[in-house]
Amino acid sequence: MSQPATQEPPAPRAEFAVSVDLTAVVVAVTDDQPRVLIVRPAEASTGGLDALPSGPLELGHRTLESGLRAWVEAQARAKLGYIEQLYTFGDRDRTALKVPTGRILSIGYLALARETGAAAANTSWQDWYRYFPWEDWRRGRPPILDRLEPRLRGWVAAGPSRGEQTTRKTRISVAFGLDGARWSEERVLERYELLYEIGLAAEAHRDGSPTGDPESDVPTEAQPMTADHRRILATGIARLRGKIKYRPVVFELMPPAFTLLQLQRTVEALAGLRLHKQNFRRLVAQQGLVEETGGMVTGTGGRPAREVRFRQEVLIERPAPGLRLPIAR
Amino acid sequence: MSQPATQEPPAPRAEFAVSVDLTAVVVAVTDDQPRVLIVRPAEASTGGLDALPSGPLELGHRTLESGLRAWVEAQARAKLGYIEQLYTFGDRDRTALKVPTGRILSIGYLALARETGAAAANTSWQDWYRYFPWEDWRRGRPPILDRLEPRLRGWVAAGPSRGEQTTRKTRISVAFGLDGARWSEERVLERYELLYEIGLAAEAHRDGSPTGDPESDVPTEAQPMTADHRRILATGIARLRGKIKYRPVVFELMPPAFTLLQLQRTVEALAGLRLHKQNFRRLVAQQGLVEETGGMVTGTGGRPAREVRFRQEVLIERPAPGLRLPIAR
DNA sequence: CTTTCTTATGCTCAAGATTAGCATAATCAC
DNA sequence: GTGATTATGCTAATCTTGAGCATAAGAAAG
Repeated sequence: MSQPATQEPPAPRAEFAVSVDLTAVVVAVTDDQPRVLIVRPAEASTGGLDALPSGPLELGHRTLESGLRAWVEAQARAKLGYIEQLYTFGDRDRTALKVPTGRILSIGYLALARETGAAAANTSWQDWYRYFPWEDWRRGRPPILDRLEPRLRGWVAAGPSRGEQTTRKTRISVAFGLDGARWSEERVLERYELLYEIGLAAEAHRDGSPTGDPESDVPTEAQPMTADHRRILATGIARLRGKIKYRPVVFELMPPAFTLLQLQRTVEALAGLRLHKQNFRRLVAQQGLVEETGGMVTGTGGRPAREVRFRQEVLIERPAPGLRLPIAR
Repeated sequence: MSQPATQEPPAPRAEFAVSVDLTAVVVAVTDDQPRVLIVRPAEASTGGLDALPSGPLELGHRTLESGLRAWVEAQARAKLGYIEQLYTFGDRDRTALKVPTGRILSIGYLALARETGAAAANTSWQDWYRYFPWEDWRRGRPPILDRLEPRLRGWVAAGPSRGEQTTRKTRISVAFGLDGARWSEERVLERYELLYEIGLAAEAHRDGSPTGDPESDVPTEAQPMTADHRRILATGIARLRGKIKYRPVVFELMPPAFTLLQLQRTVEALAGLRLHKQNFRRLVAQQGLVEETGGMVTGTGGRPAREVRFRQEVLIERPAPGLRLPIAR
């Protein structure tokens, strides 16, 4: 196993520089579009690439979460609601910035917010499908997949052995819903990691990936991000898509009162799928997730809708109150 | 974004020592008992308390996971199978070891293994319910809950305001399945955190918790652990209990061939619940999780059982192959 | 070798939850 | 008003689940 040359176990540890970045995927849904808070400094530090709000962990931060909150609220001038830790990334070679004598860890967080009018200077809200265009199936199978699929198949065929080819085939089928497998909206990270591995994510070339062909990228279609931020974003989307099914987190993204269609559109925006309207409503109703405010909302382009609000009591009543996805096929 | 120490702003960060510990919850199930790999050095470093295997992140570790693997395999002389990251803990005040000029992060991992005959010196496998006796409902409601419940109620009553009392009451009901709420086997961490907060976990006093009464602990019944290890273990148990429902991870804990009852007992050990036998078998069968090896196992104390093995193909066929828990009531 | 215990398996019934639609009610844009 | 659009109510057919009954096949005790 690896030991620093100087060490005698179990004792004095070899110190080297570790810096810890707290990085946030801040999500809001506006106009039926899922959006992430993006910091785009013109600085060289990100190579002009889009970045997630982040900042170093400091001594003054009592908890990791409070540190994150401080950074994001300073950068975005927005108050965060729900926050959860996603994952800690620390691969030595997965960022352009190689530090031979130290190490960078990024602790990723997911935060849910409601988009307020004015984002702070040099921050903006961006549609998250800008970074993952293959993830939006709301208007059917995304066309970009037609361009990706042959590349994936090429990678399968390029496998060094029969066995490896089979493994690769299974991987792309499961991840991208090919060869009869069903598209699974939660496999966001798996898909991104696969594209990175194959060399179809711009970041892989920047990091000096051995595989893939730099020119044959899909950069103009899918926006890359700085450092490992796109990976963190993928993790956040995946987590959120999973979580809405068994925790009432969507309501953190809704205004205090809303209609069932608005709720459905928000869920659809997050999941990247169309849902069956009547079944969605029945689900919401029978789970007791909402209660009527008594108001009606007109101007929806049709019959006026009942206005509802989140019903706090479900939290006590149900072990896993969430929105199963009655997918419209 | 992260910057190496030598680089100039945009934000010259206050440098301070961060050391990163990789800590593993290594789980095996033997004799229908869920067990964790424990390191118990007689050293002062842990105050003689039980500890999870862990070690500092080092420069030589290419990825966090490979670093963890190296440490655990060195300490336990055991090969790890499945590994997943759990959570990164970094609260400044949640450990006895206060470092005024620095900070300790623990990155917790869950690993699944099969217990091999000989554990390495000063490591051992311990029943995880030793640390969480209230989590084992296989023989009915654990008696320790009768002693805990009045303490929980006392904490509710001690709330400073009506509102706070209501909040507290909801919290204990949901977490511990009181007042009509159902016991949820996944809320392991929530329960531990609550006990810590109330001052019913020995670690809270060690860390200098403001609440609670040191003598009135339950230390002889529930074993504490060093640093934040019990918190990490709780996180691991919770994650595993959730994961078996939608990923075929239990099979990592089973021998290559086994009977359905063995499988059921393993799941029960993990979940801390008794399951309905016939329904459990129907579930396993209809999901296509196992296939017959052709062999029969006699000597089970009854009719011989068919021997089965895990069926790899489910991974491709089903989006979420796992063992829903048909609880026996 | 018979009885009794224990585990393995097959099956069934009823209650609930889901899938996929049909049909009708209100507004909105012209 | 007409047609388009959205809101809601309802239903039939399937599936899934929770709870058990009943039978089969070894093991242990006598």
